[in-house]
Amino acid sequence: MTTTPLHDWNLSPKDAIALQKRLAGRVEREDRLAEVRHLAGVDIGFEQDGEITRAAVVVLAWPPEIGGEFSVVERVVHREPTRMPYIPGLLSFREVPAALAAFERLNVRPDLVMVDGQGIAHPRRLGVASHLGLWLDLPTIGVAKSRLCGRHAEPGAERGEWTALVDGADDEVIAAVLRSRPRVKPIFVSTGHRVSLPTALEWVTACLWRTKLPEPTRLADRLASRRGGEGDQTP
DNA sequence: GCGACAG
DNA sequence: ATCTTGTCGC
Repeated sequence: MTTTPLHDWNLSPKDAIALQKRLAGRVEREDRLAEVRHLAGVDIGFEQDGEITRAAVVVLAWPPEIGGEFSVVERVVHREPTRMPYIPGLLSFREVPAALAAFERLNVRPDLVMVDGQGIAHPRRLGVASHLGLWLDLPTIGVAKSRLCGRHAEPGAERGEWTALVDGADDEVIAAVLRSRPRVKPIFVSTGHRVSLPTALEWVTACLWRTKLPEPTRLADRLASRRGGEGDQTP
């Protein structure tokens, strides 16, 4: 029998694009969440001039402690040789394999995942957050620091204010351009998989502390770039 | 043909 | 993404 693979990391750009178009149809944009007890953040960093890909996953307990501090339940870092260069629109083929390897080493299966990158706010509606969510069959939210496609008005100056990111001739709403911090460049929040945009916005704003990025993504970012936190967890 | 372009 | 010093602010 024939099974459409969720990914084949050795596809030519042309075939990768065709695969994205097919997979986009499987993405669920409505809520289908279980009770959330564990929130995860994922990000990918690089070492040695990009030769090594470093995937980081941080799992946090929900809800946070009184005062807003999140307790870290688990941290995983997975390193492997980089398999392909960065090509706008094909980011998932570069980053998802490493992210999946990191998830395999997780002891806790998170209920919701925030990914550094776009969800459906992508030319073919299959950004890295959607692709990863589809593969893991977990609810995911895309949290990007900049725009890949679409048009939008500048959101208001107050924290929490947002405008719609629209794309296509039909002005399809594909993300929320959110002012996560006053005076700071807004972030792009979009549906990854199994989460609606309103719900995605609620979760992201609930995880904002005094920073531009929500805690899950911020901590994964630091771990992937080996700034704060610790280093590798390899025995 | 000319820009735009997640990380 | 990554390379990097000082600097402004809580």
